[in-house]
Amino acid sequence: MIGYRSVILRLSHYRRCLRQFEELGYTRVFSRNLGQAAGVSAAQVRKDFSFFGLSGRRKGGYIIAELLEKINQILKKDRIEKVILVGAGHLGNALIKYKGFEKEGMQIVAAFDADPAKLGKKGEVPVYPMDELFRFVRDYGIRVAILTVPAAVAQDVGERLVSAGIRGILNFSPITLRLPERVIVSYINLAIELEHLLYYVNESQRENR
Amino acid sequence: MIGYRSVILRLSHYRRCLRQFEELGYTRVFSRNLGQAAGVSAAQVRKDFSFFGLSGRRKGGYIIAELLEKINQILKKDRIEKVILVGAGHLGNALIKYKGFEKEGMQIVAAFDADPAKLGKKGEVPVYPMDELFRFVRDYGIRVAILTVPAAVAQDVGERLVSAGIRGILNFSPITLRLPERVIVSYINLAIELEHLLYYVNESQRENR
DNA sequence: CTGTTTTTGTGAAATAAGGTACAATATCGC
DNA sequence: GCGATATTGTACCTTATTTCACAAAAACAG
Ligand SMILES: NC(=O)c1ccc[n+]([C@@H]2O[C@H](COP(=O)([O-])OP(=O)(O)OC[C@H]3O[C@@H](n4cnc5c(N)ncnc54)[C@H](O)[C@@H]3O)[C@@H](O)[C@H]2O)c1
Ligand SMILES: NC(=O)c1ccc[n+]([C@@H]2O[C@H](COP(=O)([O-])OP(=O)(O)OC[C@H]3O[C@@H](n4cnc5c(N)ncnc54)[C@H](O)[C@@H]3O)[C@@H](O)[C@H]2O)c1
Repeated sequence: MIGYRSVILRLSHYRRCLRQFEELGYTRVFSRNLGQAAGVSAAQVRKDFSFFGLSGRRKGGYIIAELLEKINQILKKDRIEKVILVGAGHLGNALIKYKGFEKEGMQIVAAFDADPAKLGKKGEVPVYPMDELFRFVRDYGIRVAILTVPAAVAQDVGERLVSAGIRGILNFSPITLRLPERVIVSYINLAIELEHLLYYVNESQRENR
Repeated sequence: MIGYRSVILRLSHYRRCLRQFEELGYTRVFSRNLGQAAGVSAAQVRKDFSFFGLSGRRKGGYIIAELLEKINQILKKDRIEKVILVGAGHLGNALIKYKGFEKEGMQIVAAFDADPAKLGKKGEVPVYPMDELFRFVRDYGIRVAILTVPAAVAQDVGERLVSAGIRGILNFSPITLRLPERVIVSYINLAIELEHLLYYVNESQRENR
């Protein structure tokens, strides 16, 4: 059997590109074009689709609407997923204000912060004190939280999230969380992403000398 | 030969953890502890280090200062790297305000935006009109830019960055940039990261039923 | 209707990444 | 100084992921 994790990630990228194509009025797409748009090879696209039983027509390419329907099924994007955000600071605010999540079937429905000065409405999203976290998560059946608090308190807040019932955390603070295995944590470390890019820029410049 | 890309990325993580340990007063570290802090296995740590000729002492672990020196050498972190940011909107602003980059040897020295209302100082970082981009990049020898403009103009702005001399771009807008091969582009797509996390949360819940 | 072109679907090969196990060796307690 | 113990360094194995290459099918042109 084929590896799995990486394909799933690419499906999200394909989905985004396919919707773009659809908006532009296209109804069919070739593996080569989709690959280019998503930043992968054509063979990769075909193999990924074949893995999930998505088929096109030789010489005719794939039908976008079909692909999208099947991908949405695989990724279980049948409804808007409600998530919360904890830490309504600089980064948290940017995320709260971002309109792009809803287009992708996700919505930040509330934020939480320990600082009373941060409470109130941020655009459309209410910011509640931390006390409310537990009840909110339970009442609305929230499963996923975005964590944008300072590193020093991230472990602590992470634990509170878990005890409130959160099952998945998108963590922006630059530390590794120690949480029960059942909780799924994704990390986005922007400093390291930048550092990594810098490394390859240095590298490529050394090559060309 | 061992894979390469992934090791380099992990070095950055090790570096961050080692500095944390150092701050806490430790001078030595075991592969197991470092692995735990960085979120990888102990064997992985040892293998990575051995690949770069970093050695410890059997039973005595690794000396943190030594590791850091060598890692800094490998990652060429011998000076503060100056980068610029284009698109001083919600997300751009959060990044501009972030103090954490400097601690990691990187600095956003200026931002650029097409909207006159955004110009001026954002904290310590000046925001210039787009006209100034070319000159600034040339005069200060800037090599890397963070791109936080709306998706609709990202390709366009990306091209301008390249023609100004930029060699690496950290792109937050949800599109694949078509740029000359010599330019290195890293992508951070927050919506897809969140979607991906949601997928695995769904998955794990289905398993436990 | 036939030959040509294009594009899919996939087996096989290549590459990358990660895990296991254990010998080698340093340290420690006594 | 010596046996017990802990930890590294690495050879080997397993799995995951990607690329290559090409036959098969569909579409098209004439
Ligand atoms: N801003 C960025 O661009 C950026 C870049 C990389 C990483 N990060 C990371 O993201 C996180 C947030 O960064 P930021 O710049 O938004 O910081 P920030 O200080 O602006 O925001 C942090 C927010 O968390 C709140 N908070 C503090 N303690 C809390 C607690 N115990 N419970 C709930 N809320 C609490 C604060 O009130 C504040 O509103 C940090 O971990 C930072 O390292 C941020
Ligand atoms: N805000 C988020 O949390 C978030 C999340 C995911 C992705 N993104 C992506 O990041 C990018 C920025 O998002 P944002 O929320 O900060 O948007 P924003 O609208 O707040 O900021 C965009 C900024 O770019 C500037 N700009 C527009 N056209 C420009 C041009 N041609 N040249 C230079 N500057 C120009 C605008 O004046 C504005 O200041 C978008 O591509 C968005 O899809 C943002």
